[in-house]
Amino acid sequence: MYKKSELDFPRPLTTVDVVIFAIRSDALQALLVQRPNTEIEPFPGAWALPGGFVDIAGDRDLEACAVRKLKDKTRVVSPYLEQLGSWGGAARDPRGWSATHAYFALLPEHAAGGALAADAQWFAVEGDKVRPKLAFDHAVILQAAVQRLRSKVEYTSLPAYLMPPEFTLPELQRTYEIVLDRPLEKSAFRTRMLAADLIEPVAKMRKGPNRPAQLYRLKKARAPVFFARTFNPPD
Amino acid sequence: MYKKSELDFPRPLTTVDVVIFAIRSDALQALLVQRPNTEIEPFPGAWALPGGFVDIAGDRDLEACAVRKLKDKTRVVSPYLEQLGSWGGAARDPRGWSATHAYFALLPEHAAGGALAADAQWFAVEGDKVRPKLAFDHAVILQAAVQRLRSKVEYTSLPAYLMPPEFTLPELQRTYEIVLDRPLEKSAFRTRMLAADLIEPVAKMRKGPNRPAQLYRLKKARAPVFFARTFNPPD
DNA sequence: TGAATAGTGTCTTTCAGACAGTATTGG
DNA sequence: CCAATACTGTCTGAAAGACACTATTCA
Repeated sequence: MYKKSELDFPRPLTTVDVVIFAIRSDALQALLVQRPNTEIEPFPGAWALPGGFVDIAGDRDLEACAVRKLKDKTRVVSPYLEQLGSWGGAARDPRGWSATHAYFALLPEHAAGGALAADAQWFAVEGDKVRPKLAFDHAVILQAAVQRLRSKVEYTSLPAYLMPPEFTLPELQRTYEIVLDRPLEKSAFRTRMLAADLIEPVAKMRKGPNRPAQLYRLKKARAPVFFARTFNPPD
Repeated sequence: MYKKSELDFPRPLTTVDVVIFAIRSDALQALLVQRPNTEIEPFPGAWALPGGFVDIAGDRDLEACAVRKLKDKTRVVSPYLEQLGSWGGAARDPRGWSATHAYFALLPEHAAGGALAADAQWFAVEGDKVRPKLAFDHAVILQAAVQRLRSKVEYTSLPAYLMPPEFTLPELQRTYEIVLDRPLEKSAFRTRMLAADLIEPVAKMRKGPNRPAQLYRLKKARAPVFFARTFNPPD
């Protein structure tokens, strides 16, 4: 095979971390896990992104590893999952040179209420941060994830993946507004969404104390749609 | 320190690869290197992206590693450099489970003509491929880089980084057209570029066998500009 | 009937698309 | 003068912004 000496040099630690988003309580939230409170681990007791070492025996590839970590914490099997980037260097982990492959996932509202792992908890995203101080460079990674999500929401249909299987147009618009943190025009929003050929009406209405709203669902196996313009570009 | 046994498990091989683009001979080209022709290396003699193992003693972080590899092959020190993503899995390298952190760089035309390393050579990008068969999964990475470049060119000022220090608007437009592989409207192009507050005129003209053109330069330390609409969205 | 929210229509603005027309050089 | 390319202006159409208006439910 290959000469052993060629490969016999120190390798970085390799991890995968996942930023998991959902809309809960009318706000954008992210799932964090608390690190074990033992001195043999760095950042004992601190909150961190769900993630950990790649298992080269068990994980076929990076994405499979991300899916595994997502499922460990949320029981959710196949939400929207996108690679975010990687962060690596000598200083980010006290145990040595390390590199993490970061992903971000969008959970539909109903899935985010399921059985969480004992050490996991949802936190509201405020601005592009979260209240607790995060371990490692996870605050930077979370910030990048929020910015990526916000910027893609400007011109894609990503928020559709944060919705339950059936939803109304006003509910979808509300989700856009929560993520973007600014109001959108109802009329332009409806026109764009219906023109995008992304959703289809189901033969049901959402009842309430007012005029019922048409229910829609995602057209099946639909990749995210890209719009030619952003929404109401601020300034 | 930390318990050794905690960290004493097999780690993936970790590499950094760089997709280096430039406009040469009126075409989009990418720099490739030929792998050594020895049997102790995988893919002997095949063309590959410039890159290699992270040196945890010498590289401060992933980006520094990418800069080093770029400089090794091109002598260029600080072009536009952006992270592209990471690819990792059990099957991509015959030497074992490996993960690469991929970057892409844009070289201005004049820098791309400089002294290359002996094993390096430019290849035209045709569609989203390159003529020779590439080692590892580098064809996939190159394809992702071309797609990312094309899609960002639709709504950003990235091609400005492919230009020499001084250039005319028709030259900039030609660069957009080469990357996008479709013609753009002169009038709309000029309006948008001048409105973007990205470039400024210098007190010189480009002479030719016809009407001279105003020379411009990038406004200093200008981050890429995002436009609210894409160019002439095809269909 | 009124409150509340769903959904539509209409006018304006902005900007790309198309393309004609003018400007300025060398030969 | 002509060829060639730089640059500007004008008309049109598509889609967003603003916002008024209608529709449909429950209480």
